[in-house]
Amino acid sequence: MNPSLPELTEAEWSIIKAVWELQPCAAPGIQELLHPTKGWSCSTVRTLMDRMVAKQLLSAEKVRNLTLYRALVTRPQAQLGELRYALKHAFDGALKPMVETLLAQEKLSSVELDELEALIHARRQAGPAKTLRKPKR
Amino acid sequence: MNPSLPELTEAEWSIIKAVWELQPCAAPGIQELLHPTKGWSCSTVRTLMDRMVAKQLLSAEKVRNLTLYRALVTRPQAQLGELRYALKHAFDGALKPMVETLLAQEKLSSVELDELEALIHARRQAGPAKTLRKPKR
DNA sequence: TTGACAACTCTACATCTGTCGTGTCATGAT
DNA sequence: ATCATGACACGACAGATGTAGAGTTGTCAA
Repeated sequence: MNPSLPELTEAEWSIIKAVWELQPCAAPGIQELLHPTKGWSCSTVRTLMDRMVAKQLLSAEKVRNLTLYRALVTRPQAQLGELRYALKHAFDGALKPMVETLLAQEKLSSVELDELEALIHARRQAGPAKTLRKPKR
Repeated sequence: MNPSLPELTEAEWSIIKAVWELQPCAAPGIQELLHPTKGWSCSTVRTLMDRMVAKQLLSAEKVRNLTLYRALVTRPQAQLGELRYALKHAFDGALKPMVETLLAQEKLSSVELDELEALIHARRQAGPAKTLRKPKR
């Protein structure tokens, strides 16, 4: 019930983003979609995808002569997994320094600052988070 | 010019955090410091550290029968590197969704929300739009 | 001088990642 | 029935990562 948040490699990120876009889809479709940017061969794409099935990042279903893949993790789950990794290792779990670093280093328009502020207000409205999840690893 | 931010593995994070704490320091000191949490042998620690020297994450200087190591990347550099990785792969470079995800999922006290808000205000003060912060005065 | 001991070097090895190539198999057109 | 073709399975291989044992060497004390 507590789906341990995934951790994706660079290549896996490329694949899963394509899958989110096309799913349910077969490997050749993904290969075509990624070819311009990645230049991966069919074999490469398939190997990556099959390994992702083994890792439970994707599901595979055989239909006639095709294998249809679907994402088993949602985009928010994957995103959160990535963030948690950074939060845990780079910031020892402390959120504030993380945001601080972002604000200090990234170029932000004042519009973006407004947006962030609005997010905080909205968050305050929503009350304290009740999502209690303990990180697995 | 972007001083190519580093990207650390999990083990490397452990090492470099210890180095930041003890530097300049020799391998045995790091091993001792990390032993309680990691349980790594001397060999393991040394191998990791030497690989990090090869990657220019640490420097090594021989002094008598000791090898003194120092970090070649600062904590903020490493932190930013980690954040950029997440930002680039998980959020396609868009900061707002990243913060949004954080706010939505992490447990935040209202005190923390205040702090974040303060950070934004401070950021706004620090310079409009994309002014790269340069210590004024 | 010698030897204990700590520190260091070398090598090893399993797994994971990135990247294919080659051989096989089913399906639809001859 | 035959065969081209696209889709798939299998295996391979180099480089990165995690982990460590075994041998070598330099230093200080006896």
